[in-house]
Amino acid sequence: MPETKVKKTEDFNEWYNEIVELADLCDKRYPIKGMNVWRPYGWTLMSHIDQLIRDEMKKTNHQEVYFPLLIPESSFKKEEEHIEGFGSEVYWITHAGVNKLEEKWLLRPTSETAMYPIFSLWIRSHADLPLKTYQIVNTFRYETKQTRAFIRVREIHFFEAHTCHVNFEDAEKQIKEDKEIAKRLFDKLCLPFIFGKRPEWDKFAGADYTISIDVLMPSFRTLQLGSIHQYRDNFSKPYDISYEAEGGKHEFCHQTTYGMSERILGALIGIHGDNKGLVMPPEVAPTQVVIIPIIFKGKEKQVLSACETLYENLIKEGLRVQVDNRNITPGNKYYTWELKGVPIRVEIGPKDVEKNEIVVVRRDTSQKKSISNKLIVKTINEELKSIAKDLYDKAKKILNDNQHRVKTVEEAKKLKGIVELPWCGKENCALEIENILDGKTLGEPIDDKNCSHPCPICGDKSITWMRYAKTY
RNA sequence: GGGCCCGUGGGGUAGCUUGGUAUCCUUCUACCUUGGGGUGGUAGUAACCUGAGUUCAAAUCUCAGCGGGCCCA
Repeated sequence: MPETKVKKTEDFNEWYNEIVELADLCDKRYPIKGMNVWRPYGWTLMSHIDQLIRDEMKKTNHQEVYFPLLIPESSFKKEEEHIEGFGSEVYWITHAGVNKLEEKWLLRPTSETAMYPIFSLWIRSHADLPLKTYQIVNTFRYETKQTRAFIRVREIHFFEAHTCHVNFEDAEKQIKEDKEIAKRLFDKLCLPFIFGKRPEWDKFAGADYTISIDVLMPSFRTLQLGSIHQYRDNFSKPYDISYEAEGGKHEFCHQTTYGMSERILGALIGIHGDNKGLVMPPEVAPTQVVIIPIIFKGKEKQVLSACETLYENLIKEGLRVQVDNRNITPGNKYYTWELKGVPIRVEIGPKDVEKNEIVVVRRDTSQKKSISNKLIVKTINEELKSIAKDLYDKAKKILNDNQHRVKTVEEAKKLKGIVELPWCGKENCALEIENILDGKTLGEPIDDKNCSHPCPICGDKSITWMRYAKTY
């Protein structure tokens, strides 16, 4: 059984590096650090993820927009914390041709400062609210740390929703909706995750508070897949995003944002993949069913026509199907499609044609069975559902098994994954725990956070549980 | 931010210590053969990261840059 050279459980990081190139997701040979080429298979996968996001946006009445890549320095500099947060990692444009620009421009690291001067023009009255927009664009951050395909990059494939509301309460409703979106989306991707409220010192630059969406990778490090921010009027004041309320008074908007990136793909690779390659959830798999004709001399016609018939029937069901007609041996084809994570493989050979049967093989379990022609469409639909459920359950178990709630640092030190410890609310205590555990503060749970135990560092009364983990 | 390792056909490598003709596997192209887990064969394409230095001569030695990987803050 051929497998990756590096085993997932032995050296996850190496395995990940190997798999992203083997499976044709990206080409890391582009000569700028952290800027990889999206290859067709990887890009198709990402488009499918984007499509799920677009579906959610449509369902929740967000409208897609596209703002320019370049932001003038003056727009960028209006909100102080934001500049502090991103200042050290923006790319500047200083020249056009041979001439130096009068005002520098920057490549968006995120689009608040591009959008908000325009939002200020768009929004005049309460009738213009809520304004719910989003865009899926590339953003740029000059990463100095180690880059890693899809996980830490300099050109980010970024989804960002930006909303404006009449007041704080309405913005809070948006955040509630955002959380529901996350649940539905990550369910389809078979990715169990946790919400956490980021600590004050680690929230988004300019936000009032930040909710993060984290998953646990097989390396026992967490990977942040998304963040939801409550801005209150922190941006609307410097950017003058105000409206005329019903009584005629002028008020500042309250804003929220929601961000996600290709890290979702990184999580899919890492969490579902195995030593044979990717395992893609049916919802996003570029090919959901691959049909492999088993050809013998003299019987090509019957086999190929059976494949064609099945192909037509599955296409009618709305499935993404492909017949692999390449002139190579069947085993060779199996390896290809296993590497690419196609959920279901179907084999049709002369024996099957004779018996009016078809062989169906699951990617996740390698389980193989013969199905009569009559039941094939039904069976495949059921198997796809079952694969999705099993992928989720398997990942959920790993998350549960590696999420611990303990009272002392000593206990926490022995554990892998995510640990929750009582926290008194003081930054220093959390930072000390970070030091001892050699991890990062993830944030506090957003529910089930009551904690009656004392802070393990200073002994003061705790206000919540606080999560720690090694992170990407 | 600090430290360590690495860069040879598309991918993986040998060669570097002791400077002189670049090895093997795989992929790829063509043809034949085979076909229920990488069929076998024949022929072919294809490489020393960039720049500077040392030298009669550099993949090999020196320096710098760019790129990649790992570990620690």
